[in-house]
This record gives sequence, C-alpha cells and structure tokens, in this order.
Amino acid sequence: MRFMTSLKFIDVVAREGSIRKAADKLAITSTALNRRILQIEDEIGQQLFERLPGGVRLNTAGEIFVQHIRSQFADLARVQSQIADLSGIRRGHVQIASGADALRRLLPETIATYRAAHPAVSFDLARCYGEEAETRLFSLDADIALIFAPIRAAHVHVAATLRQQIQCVMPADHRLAGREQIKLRDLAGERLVLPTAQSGVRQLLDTGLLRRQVDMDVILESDSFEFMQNFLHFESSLFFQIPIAIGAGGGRQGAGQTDGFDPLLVARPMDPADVAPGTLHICHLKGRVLPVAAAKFLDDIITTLRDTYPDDVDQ
Amino acid sequence: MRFMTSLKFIDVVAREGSIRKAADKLAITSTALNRRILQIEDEIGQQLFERLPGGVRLNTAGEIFVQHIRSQFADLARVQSQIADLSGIRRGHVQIASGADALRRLLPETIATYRAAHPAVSFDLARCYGEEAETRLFSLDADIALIFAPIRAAHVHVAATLRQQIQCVMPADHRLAGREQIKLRDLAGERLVLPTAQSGVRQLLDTGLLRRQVDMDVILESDSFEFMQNFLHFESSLFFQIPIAIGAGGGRQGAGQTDGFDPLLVARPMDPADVAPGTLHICHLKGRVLPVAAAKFLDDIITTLRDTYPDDVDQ
DNA sequence: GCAAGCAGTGCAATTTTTGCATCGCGTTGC
DNA sequence: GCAACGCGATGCAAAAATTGCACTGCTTGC
Repeated sequence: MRFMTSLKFIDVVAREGSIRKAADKLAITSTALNRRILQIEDEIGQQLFERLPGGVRLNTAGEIFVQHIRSQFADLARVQSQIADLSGIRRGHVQIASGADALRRLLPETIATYRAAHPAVSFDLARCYGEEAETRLFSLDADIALIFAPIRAAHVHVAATLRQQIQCVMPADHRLAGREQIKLRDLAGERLVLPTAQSGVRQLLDTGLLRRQVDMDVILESDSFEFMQNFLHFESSLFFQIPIAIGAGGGRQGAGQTDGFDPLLVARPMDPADVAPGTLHICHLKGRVLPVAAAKFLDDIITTLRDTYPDDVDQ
Repeated sequence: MRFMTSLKFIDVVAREGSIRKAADKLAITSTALNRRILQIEDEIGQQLFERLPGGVRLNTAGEIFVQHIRSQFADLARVQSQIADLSGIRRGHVQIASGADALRRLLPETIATYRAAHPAVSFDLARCYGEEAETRLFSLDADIALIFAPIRAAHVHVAATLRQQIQCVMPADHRLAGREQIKLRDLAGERLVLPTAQSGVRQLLDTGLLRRQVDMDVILESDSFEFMQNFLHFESSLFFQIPIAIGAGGGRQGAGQTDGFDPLLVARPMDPADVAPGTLHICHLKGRVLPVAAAKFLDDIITTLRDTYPDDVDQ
C-alpha cells in the first residue's frame, strides 16, 4: 500500500521510540525516514514527536495523530476484507489477544473450524494478560480479545461473557479424585502449583484463600499451563484450570475426564462457595466496525461457547 | 497533505465520472492520473472503476473504497481540528447543508457569534433540500444538516428538533393583518406566492390544502424567499415562512413584527388545526465523531434555538 | 465512415526520494 | 572533565518515482 507508507513509518517510529531503530526495522536509512517525518510534521503544521537525546517520543498532537493512523489501518483492513468478500471468497486477517486459557483448546478448535470454511483468512494470536489485551484492542493490534479477568478500560466492548468455575486438576489416583467438588480446606497440606499472580485464575484463588486461613504448600508458580500439567506426571500435586482450557463440557463440569485431556489427570470443580466463578470476556474495541472476517469469527466463537456451555453464556 | 493525494484523486475521479475531466480539475495530465489509479487498483488487488466508453464509473468495490476514502478525509479533518485545539486557538472548517429557511437569519447570526469567539474557524454553507442534505451528510460533504422536512435515511442522526408553525406573511395593511391566526379558508380569493414543491413549507401547506377544497390564486412559485418577500412590495399578496426564517420569537409567534424583518410586512401564524406544525431537524451522520469545531457549533445552534424557542426544542 | 472523446502505453524529462558523509548536541562512562 | 557514543538534522549526488508528450485502440454520435 504505497499511499500508506508515510503513515506506517510514523506508526513504527512511535512504537520504536527512535528514528534510527525504526529505520532499521523498515529497511531504509534513518535520513530518509527522518525527512519523511519532518515533511509530514510540516504538512500537518505541527510537531508530532518530541526530540529527546535518546530518541523521539510522541507529544500530545502525535498521540492523537498516531491513534488516527492506526484506526485508518484498521479501517483499511476492514474495507479490504469487505471488498474481497464481494468475490465470494472471504479473505482477511484476524488478530486475537487472549489469555493462556482460551489458547489451549477453545481457540485452536474454533480457528481450525473457521479456517476449514474460509481458508483465505489468516490469524494472529497474541498471548497476554487482561490489561495488555485491552491495550492491544486500543492500539488496534488486536481485533478481538478473550480476557478471563475483570474489564478495566471503558473503551472495551464486551460482546459476550462466559461464566467458568475453576477446576482443580490432579493425578487420577489422588486422594481427592473421588470428590464431586473440592473445598478450600481440602487443600490443606497439599502441594499446589499455581499460575502467576497476573492470571485471572490465580486472582480468584487468592481472593478465596484470603478469607480462609488455609495452610498450603505452594511448590511452584508458572505462567505455562502446559508445564504445570506435565509437572503433575512427575510430582503428585494440584493445579488449577478453567473448563475451556481443558475442554470440559459445561453442564457436567464434574465429568473430569474430557476428550483429548491428559488421561492420567482428572479435573474436579472447586466449591463455588469457596472460590467464586470467574468470567471470560469476549471483547472488541467499542465503537469499532470489525472487518468481516473478524466479525464472523467473533460470531463463531460465541456460537461455539453457547453450544458447549448453554447456561453460562451471556450476551 | 501529500500522503493523501492519491486518495483525493480517486475521490475526484469518482465524482467527475471521467479521468480526463478529473485530471483537468486537478491540474495534472490525464495520463498521470490514469496511472495513479491503475497503480492503486493494482495495490488493492481489485478494480475500483468500470471502464465505460464515455468515462469511468465506480463498481461495488469502488463504492466501498470511496466511502472509506471520504471517511478518512473527514476523520483527518477531525484530527487536525483536535490537534489545533491543543494550542488554544480553535481552528477548523464546518460544512453545513441547510434549507433556505435556516440560511436567512438563524445561521448568519449563529455563525457570526461563533466566529466572534473562534475567528480561525471557517464555514461552508450549501443550500439544499432534505434529500440532498442527507446525501451530503453521507458523502461527508457536510458535517451538519438543518432540514425542515421529514428525515428519510437511516444513516442520519437527529441531534435536536425544533417545532415550527408556518407563518403567513403579508403587507402590513392587508385585510388579514389584524387576525391573530390565519385559517386556510381565509386564503380563498387571495393571491398566493408559494415556495417550490420540494420545500418543506410547501409540503405542509399542500397537505392542509388537500383536505380542504379552498379555491386559491397561486400567482407565483419560487425557491427564493428573498424574492418572494421583495415581490410583496410590488404586488399585494401572501407568502409563507417559518419563524426561524424571519427571526420571530417562539412564545409570541403572533408578534408579527420582528427585529430586522421587513417593516412593511407582518407575519401571522397559520391555525395549527389547518396546517400542521413542521419540524426542523438538526442532524449529523450517525456514528460519526464530528471535528471539535463542528461539534461545538452544533452545540451552539441547539443552545441558541433552545434560548429562542424554549418550548419547541427537543433533543 | 469520419470526427470526437475516452482509457491505456512507450519514452524522455522532471521531480521526488533515498543514501552517504557529516554536523551539532546531549548523555554516558571512565 | 573529557572522550566516546548515539541521537536527530542537513548538504549533496545518485537513484527512483512521477509526470507530460505523442500516440494507440476503442466506442459513440453525427
């Protein structure tokens, strides 16, 4: 897109915080880039960057302008996908910011199904925590965000929510494996593997644990569910997941064994009285018209979730 | 704005319907313009124009793309005015599509007041009838529209409305000048000067006249209120206006004589039972964020109207 | 069937953009 | 406190793009 290059350049400089670094990334010389920026500032009639000894930084005008640039790019993508849609084949690119939970099973499955129907659509998955996901929506680096945590920013529109009760995952021969539900006091003396403090699952657990003085043995913290799950094969301990991450059916949350999930492990729900259910938020930027591909995929996700967890989806 | 020229070119070609005519208008050769368009079509990967023997015409993809281009321009204007606002002085340009009614007194006064406070803001006034005003909003050739007629299109957002009773204007010595209200049957035998059929005033009159079989003498039709008003100096007759066009105060609609209005003429309201009150709609494009200058002016207009006609403004 | 008007194209002139070398400036590290 | 470093800015020549001219092929209207 030749007619967008200058704008793209500004965006990159803003992200890199330095003309030279941005020039490297864009494979041109810093002088060429520098002059393009000077030229645009001249045309706008306003400085967009503060010149600092270590590089450049957006000033207020620049912030406004860069936000405009990003929305132009997002809008152009939407228009292109709309135009491509005219020819029957749906083309496009969908950018998703998601927590680790949804990346395990929900998104791989949903994306595969979607791509089977629309092979010309490509995807970009960024794993991140709640706040970063919201930032990505705002900077238009993500079309859709799946956040298992409260929504903070006002600019986020929640298209649907899914209630999820935290599951306790353990070896199939664990002493608690027979229980229908796990209570917090059952965890006393157990070896626990917990997600990092930023994780929504962890925050819900912490809230529950704060109220009750349960003496526990936290042997490990990790931000990788895959690691934690595999760790259980080597040392008998407990870790925590939400159903979408293990593919557990909604109605029969206690079913434990689920298709494709590790056969040596079982999942048992925590008692809702002890640990409150969390909410997965499926969001996009408020006021934004999504590209057709992204809009349709958003639809698909919500439909999939409603089919799987008919009672827990709200819109 | 160098980085927008190619897009501007496409917009002009779309409007002109011919590359050569557009090239003339843009003061470049048709070959240069032709190649820019071919290049962009190439970059988009899609034809935007159908080539006809007599010129070019947008195809569906082109329609979508041109709409995108126009919204980009409008958005750029908004961003620029927002950036200019940072430096304290409000700059900008406000484009208004309005019926003749509001152009007579309301807009001159309101714009003058606004410009006294913000001299760096310029205005563009296009006189047009309801449907064209809606089109202008959609093609982003107008930021704000004042329409004294029903709103047809779904893409128009009505920010405020003003009820207006049609006034009958006559020489001060006319036999009806003594009446508080004019009834349709009073018009029997009178010489009438009517606005054109497209006018909202005319449509309301016609609706009223249709129900009653009043025999009238239409001696003149015109789309110029100024002409009609001056005509009354030479031949005693009646014409019709709404209060905002003659600056009549709201509560005392029967006051007749109003500041600055022709001293030889008086205005008397039509009986609402005979001719229904009309509605002035103050609108902008739905979903659009107006530039600061336009947004503030819209505010000013509504405030002015509410001050003048406290009981007749709805929001 | 001929003139007029249209979009598209090859080629040379022109304008714009780029890269190199270099400057001035502020920070960092010894 | 001074040298080295990294930053953005600038003069100038090379490279790349855009442009204008002359011309083609096509359709329509007279």
